[in-house]
Amino acid sequence: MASGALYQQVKDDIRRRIHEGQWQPGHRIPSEHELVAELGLSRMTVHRALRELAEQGLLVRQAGVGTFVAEPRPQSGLLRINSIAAETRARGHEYGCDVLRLARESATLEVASALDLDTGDSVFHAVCVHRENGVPVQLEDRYVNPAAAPDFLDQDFGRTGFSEYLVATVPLDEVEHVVDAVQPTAGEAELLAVRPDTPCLVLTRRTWAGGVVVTFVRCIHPGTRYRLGSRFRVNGPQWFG
Amino acid sequence: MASGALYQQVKDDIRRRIHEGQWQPGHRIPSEHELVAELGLSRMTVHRALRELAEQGLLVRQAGVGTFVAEPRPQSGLLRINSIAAETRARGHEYGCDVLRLARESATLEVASALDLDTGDSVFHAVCVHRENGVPVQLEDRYVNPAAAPDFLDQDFGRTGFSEYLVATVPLDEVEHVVDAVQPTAGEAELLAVRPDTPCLVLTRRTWAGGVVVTFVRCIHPGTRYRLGSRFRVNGPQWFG
DNA sequence: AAGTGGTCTAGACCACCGC
DNA sequence: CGGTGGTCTAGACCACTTC
Repeated sequence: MASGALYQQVKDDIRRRIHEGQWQPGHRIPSEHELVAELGLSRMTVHRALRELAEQGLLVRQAGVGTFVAEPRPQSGLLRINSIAAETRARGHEYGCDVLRLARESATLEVASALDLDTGDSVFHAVCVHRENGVPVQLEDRYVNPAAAPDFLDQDFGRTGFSEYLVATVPLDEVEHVVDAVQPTAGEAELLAVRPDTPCLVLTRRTWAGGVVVTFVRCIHPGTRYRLGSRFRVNGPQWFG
Repeated sequence: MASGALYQQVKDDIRRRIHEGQWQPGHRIPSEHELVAELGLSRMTVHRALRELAEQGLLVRQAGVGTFVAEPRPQSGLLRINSIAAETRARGHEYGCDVLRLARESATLEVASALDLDTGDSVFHAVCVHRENGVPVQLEDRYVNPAAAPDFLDQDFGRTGFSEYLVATVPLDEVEHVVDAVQPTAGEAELLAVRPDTPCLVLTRRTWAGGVVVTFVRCIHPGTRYRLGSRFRVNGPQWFG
């Protein structure tokens, strides 16, 4: 399949089964012994695959008991890709989304550069306003690499967002986040229904899958209605200076 | 020594040698074969230790060449605690810091709550403006838990920042970041030498060590002169959404 | 007692690099 | 060519949980 390494293939295989829903969160997956028999590999190889998936948090292992698919973890904001729809509903509020644009375009220099394509290449462009109880909380301006999600334009984005579709469809490898504080343009201020001098938080994200840029999205939030957060464990010894 | 696992002991040993400066960045460390002979372990065990340290970024390995101590890594923004002084100097610019306050105070409700103390408890309060080539780039307003860093007030913060001191002194376990976009107060705008309508990025951070909150700090950056970024690998594709 | 994961060993083959 | 790291195997012992 992918990379020659056998443990890597085992990891990919297990990830795929979980991603496809064949193994749900909480499900107990076969033991190392069973996987050894099933796959015809040595136990060290299978063990390494499972250990690394557990380190990543995809699996939970307990000696003497078994290996289980982990529950989705509560992480927020800067370290994951949030579903603004789910967040809104989790607060018990009404979620709304106005799709303002959904079309194929030719990549400008900026977009081509961000998606690692050539100027003029065909890209998908999607714009929408997310609302919480009717109040705009995010203006999302997204470009999608057609090679990564060819059916993007054919989706019904009435209830599910652009992000949710991509996350569910493309197995992401890597994420880049950049955060800025800006004043909205006149057009942005109007769409967000805020005064033009309202400070806004801009989260710019790029995602990768298999070395290819999947999407490039700029999310503008009124600073007064949104914030980003994260909490994480410190990995290593402080290199931090 | 520490944890029973041999590969863990090897990791700790190598980390220690690097931390003590015995092996400097760029130094080539002994090969797996040599470490096997020196430590009397199997190659798999030594290999695992080296592989994990390389994954963590402490070592750089190249097949056919050797294993080297990594250079301090350029990571930025949301996933680590930055040294604004080091960043500034790395850009070849002059770094400056004006300490505006450094004193013991009684915790207000907000501060006590953030530090998990009681109102009125004694806390350290430190404020400074960071400058790049003389231009203010960050206003830092920090509270420190005396229990975590009792000698904080006695430090000479002429060249080293508050953050650098804490990071070097207290072994951090956990970090919380929250990002907002705000308009600065009149006083903040003056200290940052920006117009009062300049959108600003606020990074609020709390850190923990051994279950105790070490510090609570609010860093205000003019949005026009600063941004935060991070790039990270995705753990489990499935959960997002 | 049987099954689980955690670790460790002593070999092995390979691709790659530098000489 | 010899040295390096990357991987893999087929065993092994252990601590632990569950029955």
